[in-house]
Amino acid sequence: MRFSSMFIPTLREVPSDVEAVSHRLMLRAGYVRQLAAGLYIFLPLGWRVLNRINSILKEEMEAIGAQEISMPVLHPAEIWQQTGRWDAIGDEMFRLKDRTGRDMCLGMTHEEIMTWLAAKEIRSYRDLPQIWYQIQTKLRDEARPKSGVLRTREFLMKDSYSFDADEDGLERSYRLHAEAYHRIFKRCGLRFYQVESDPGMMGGAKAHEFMAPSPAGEDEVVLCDNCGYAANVELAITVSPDVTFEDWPYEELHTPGKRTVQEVSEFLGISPRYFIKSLLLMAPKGPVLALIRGDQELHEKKMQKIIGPFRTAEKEEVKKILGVEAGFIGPMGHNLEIIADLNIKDGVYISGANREDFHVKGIRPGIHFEARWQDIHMAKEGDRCFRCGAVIRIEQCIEVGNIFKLGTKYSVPLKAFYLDSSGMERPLIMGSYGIGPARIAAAAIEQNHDSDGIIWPRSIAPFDVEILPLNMKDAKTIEVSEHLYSSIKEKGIDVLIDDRDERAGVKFKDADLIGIPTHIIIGERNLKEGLIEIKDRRTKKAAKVRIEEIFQYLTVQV
RNA sequence: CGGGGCGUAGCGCAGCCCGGUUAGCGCACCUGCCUUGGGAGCAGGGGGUCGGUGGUUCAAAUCCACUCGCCCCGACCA
Repeated sequence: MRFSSMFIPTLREVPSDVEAVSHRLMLRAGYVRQLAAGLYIFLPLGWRVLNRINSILKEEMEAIGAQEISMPVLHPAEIWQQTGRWDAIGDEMFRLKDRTGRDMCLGMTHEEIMTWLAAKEIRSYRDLPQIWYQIQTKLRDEARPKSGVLRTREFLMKDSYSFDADEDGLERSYRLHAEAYHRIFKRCGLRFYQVESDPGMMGGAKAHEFMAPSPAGEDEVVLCDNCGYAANVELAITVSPDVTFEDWPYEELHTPGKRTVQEVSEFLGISPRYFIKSLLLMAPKGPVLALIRGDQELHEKKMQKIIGPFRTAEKEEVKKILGVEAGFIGPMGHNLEIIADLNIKDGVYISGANREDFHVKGIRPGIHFEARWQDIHMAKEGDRCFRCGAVIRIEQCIEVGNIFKLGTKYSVPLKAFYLDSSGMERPLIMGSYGIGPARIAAAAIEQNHDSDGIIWPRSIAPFDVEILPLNMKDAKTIEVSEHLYSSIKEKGIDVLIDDRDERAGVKFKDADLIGIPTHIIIGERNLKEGLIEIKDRRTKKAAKVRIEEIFQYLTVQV
């Protein structure tokens, strides 16, 4: 392609409120433009990148026997009502009515529609297994679109769905996807982790996310470099660093006006890790007392999974329900449900005395109070792996893909049954698997850029090579450039030639910004000696080579 | 949905507090000259319902009310 006839609107400046690196560079380098909040236009360069990613997706999907199909974006409400998600999903679903007043919605995912098709067409175990996939538009009315292309209201998704006769079959389809995903992200040049994740609204038993580390990511992942444990913080289990407990006798301490763990800890000169923090939560089934170690925080999502949506109690409610002033609550002697974090199951602690201005030292869990033991604290840096005891670390990540074991969550309500070899009717066992191509592109930029611009992994770059004729007024430069351009093209290499009548500086800056991996620089000076330059975008190293030898270098590099 | 910020030329911004010439700057764009290895220089030029509506005032980009949009933090997130 010729730069002069391709629409590549590069920008010197970008609005100051654009934060994410990938967002800024995609705008500056002319890959995307924003239409409205969470709605993006992919310009020629951006679309080329997506297409290259999509062909990798297709190759790897076909390789595990997945078959590409295409589903409508517009869905009738009834199918979503049958699985209960019409009501379970809130404002995130775009809803509308057709001219006859029939409820419709725009597809945010396709479990329902895929299962509908399977229910209609799959009869026998002989039809199984099936894996169907599509690369198609999804619409979600996000509460807060952000970070450019990373969280949008309309986006492309590779979504696949597996239908198996039994759990073993699902296990196989799930594993095939996990392996394909590893190959995909590797081929796309990403650094990534496969982590355990919360199935959430998708339902089902087990799920994993594929996470590309980047400060622009919205997710936090707990990683153990020692044993390989990796999980989203939403469900990661960690153990607090070892603590040696004192054999304190049970005694009340006068702590006038000291309410928070921080205050009492400073007052007594004892570390917060020897404290039990008591939080009164108002849950649907009534008040619950949550106990957390003094140096840790309650993980609201983990807690919500146990007791449902809750809020913390007001000061007056604390007094009314527990008969204690907030700040002096202790775990002892209450007549309500107590859920305590597993980390405080052993030890000797300090907590409120259930009496104003007093705390108690020497509290022994299991002796002085009983509780339901659950993992409810937030994992944090410095915690230890619950499997092997090594210190874990936490990394910020972009979720580029996910895989879910759905089981029969959709097949039962949508009556997707088949007959097994003994003639018995059984529900299809399903899995669903997603990848966001635009997130791969953004993550690739997040992980591969420098102060001058994007550095594309070769596999997903919009072009393999860019030719930079520095002086378009020099006949020899043009002759050599044009000759190279056509012969490179003939070899099937995607090449862009910057044939604009611009100064050398402009071409260099734009080339670095756009981030095509290999640059061929054609300047008058070198040309006099029959030389041209081949330069690597990542290392910025350039080599002078004889014009006729260029292909030896290209075949190595491309 | 809660908190904060911002809407002025294609893009990036100043002006607004403290109302009053013809609304300004940089980039981009057009013409000419010049220049061609890291976003050149000189000269000339075009381009604005100051997000919208209503109000206050002799007078509104500027003050007030409402409204729409966008960004950031949080909640939420198949």
